[in-house]
Amino acid sequence: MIKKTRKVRYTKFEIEVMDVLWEVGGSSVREIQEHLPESRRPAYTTVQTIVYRLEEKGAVRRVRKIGNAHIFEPAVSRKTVHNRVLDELIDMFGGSMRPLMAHLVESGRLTLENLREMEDTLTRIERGEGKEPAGEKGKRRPASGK
Amino acid sequence: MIKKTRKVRYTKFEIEVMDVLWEVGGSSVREIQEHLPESRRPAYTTVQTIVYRLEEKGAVRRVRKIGNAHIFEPAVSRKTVHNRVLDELIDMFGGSMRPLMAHLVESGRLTLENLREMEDTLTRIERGEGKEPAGEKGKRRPASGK
DNA sequence: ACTTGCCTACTATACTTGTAGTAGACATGC
DNA sequence: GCATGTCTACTACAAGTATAGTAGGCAAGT
Repeated sequence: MIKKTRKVRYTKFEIEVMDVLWEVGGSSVREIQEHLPESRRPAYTTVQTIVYRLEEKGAVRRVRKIGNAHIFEPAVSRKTVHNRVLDELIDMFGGSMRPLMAHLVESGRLTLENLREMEDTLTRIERGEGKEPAGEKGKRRPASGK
Repeated sequence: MIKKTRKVRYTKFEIEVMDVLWEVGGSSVREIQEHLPESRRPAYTTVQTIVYRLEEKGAVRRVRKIGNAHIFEPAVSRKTVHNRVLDELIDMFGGSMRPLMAHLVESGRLTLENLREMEDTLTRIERGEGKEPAGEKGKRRPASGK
C-alpha cells in the first residue's frame, strides 16, 4: 500500500491553521480564526481561503455542519506534515541529515544538554520502553502491562 | 553593528545555484548551469534569472567580466543561508528547537550513533579543540596536540 | 568589415501564497 | 414571514517563484 503523497507543500501560515485544528479538534473557520494569536489574526475570509486550500491539499476535511457553518477536521497528522517540511529542509541541506546536524551543532543551536537528553530518550525507546506516555508526566506505566 | 538581514527567503533552486558558487567559486551563468546535475538542468536563461534574483537578494555579486560574460561570486556564506532556512523550519515547528528535535528522534531520523557522534564533536569543541579539521577522514590529530 | 555565436537584459507566462472583498444563501429572533 | 447577521463560494490581486523566449550587443575568426 503505497501512500499517494503527491508532494504537497505546507506554508507557515497553513501550519498555523493546522496547529489550531490539531490542538482544538474540529472547528469552524470562525473558531480557527479566533484561535490564532491576536498578533497574527488575518481577516475571516483570509482564514477561510487558507482552510479551503488546505482542503484541496487534502490536509483537512469537512466533517459536519453546525447551522450553516462547516466544521473542519485535520485529515493528516502533525507528524506527517512535520515530516514533509523537514524533508524539504533536508533537501536544502544537501539531501541528508548529516549536513543539517553539523549545522545545528556548529551554529550552537544544539547544546550538549539537548543531545544528552535526546540520547536518553532514544535509549529508553530502544530498550522497548516506548516513548514517554505523553500526558501526566512522571506517570510510569505500571509494570503489570499486558 | 546590526546585520540588516531583511528577511530574505531562499528556495531550493536558489540554494542549488548557491551550492555551485560555494563549491566552485566565481562562475559565469554558463558555468553554473553546467555544474547543475544533468537530472536537474534547466534552460540557460532560467539559471540566469535565478542568478539575477539572487543578486537582487544580495546573495551573489558580479565581480568581473570575462569576455562579455559576468562572473558571479557568493556574497553570503552557506552558513548564513542555512541559518535562514533553518529559522523558517523552526518557526514551523512552533518556534523552538525542542519540537524539532523531538520530531527528529521520534521519526527515527536521528539514531543513537548520530547523537553520540555529535556529542563527541561538541565535547571536543567545548574543550577548545575546535572542530574536526575537515579533509582526510580518519586522520586523527597526533596526540602531541598542544 | 562580416558573420557567427554566446551573453545580457528584458519580457512573458503559469502557479503559489497572503490577503481580502462581494453576492447571495440560510438560520434565528421576533 | 421578515429582518439581521453569519457563512459560503467565488473573485481579485500583488508578490514571489519556476520556467523560458527574444532582441540586440559584443567578441572572435576569417
